[in-house]
Amino acid sequence: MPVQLTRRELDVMAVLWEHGSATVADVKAGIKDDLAYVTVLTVLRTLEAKGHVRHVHEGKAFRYFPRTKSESAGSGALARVLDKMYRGSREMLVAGLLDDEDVTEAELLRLQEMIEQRLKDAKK
Amino acid sequence: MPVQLTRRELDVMAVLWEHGSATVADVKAGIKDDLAYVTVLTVLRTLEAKGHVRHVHEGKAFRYFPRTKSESAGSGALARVLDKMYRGSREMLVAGLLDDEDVTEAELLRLQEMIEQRLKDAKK
DNA sequence: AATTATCTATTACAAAGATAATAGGAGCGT
DNA sequence: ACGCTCCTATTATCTTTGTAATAGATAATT
Repeated sequence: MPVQLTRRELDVMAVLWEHGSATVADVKAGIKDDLAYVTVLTVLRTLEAKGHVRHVHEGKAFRYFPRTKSESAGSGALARVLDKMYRGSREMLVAGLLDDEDVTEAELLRLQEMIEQRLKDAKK
Repeated sequence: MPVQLTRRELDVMAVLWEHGSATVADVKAGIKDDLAYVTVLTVLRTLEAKGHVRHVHEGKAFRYFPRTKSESAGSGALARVLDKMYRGSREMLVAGLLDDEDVTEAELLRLQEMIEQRLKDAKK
């Protein structure tokens, strides 16, 4: 069961992931588009129904916590992009990523380091 | 205007990207789920309305061609995943990619090579 | 020319997604 | 206790997505 979020749900989850937890008002503030308070609440409720978030009482309000990890949603989304748009070629995908102009040298070096490490791990 | 495809539209585009062009029947055959012929046609028509494909006559049938490149759709989707799920951290995203068990050593080496090249290009 | 098979065009409809108005409940200040 | 304000709950509407039935067109075949 691959995690499958709609755009709006993703916007909301992104705020929760970023803050660790948030009230409805927090989420509303954290989303670019100016939605009605109840709209945000509705999205949170559907997310809760799907098991992606949970909430606790905090005064008269609710505080929401993510239950689904961003990596879970991420890997699912990545797999889809990889499969459909890059025909399974991770290299093409990475190439696309690095096409971005604002990739710094420092970042490239860290990526290099990461792959290096991965190679070592695989070795033994 | 970032390219924004629905799941089904993406399925269809994937077939077109893979084959370069395709008839409705081709697309239908190329999609895993067994959809009705007209269903596929409908999706193609909406894609055409959105400007993502065009068609030419071929006998009594139509042959469809992609107008949107897979990289365009890919970069858009990647940007979204990167932003929402990895909070803009390309490294985290790549890490997620490399988490996959079936990444071969050869692939890692090629990735290394690619980054190496990118570093050189940036240098001058 | 008539028949058949295969296409496209039109239209429909249900499900999901997105947004919000309205109503009701709880804490807080006075 | 009373009213004000901020929350959640319910319900609704509109749009998009997904899928397809049906109708009409065209080429192939007999």
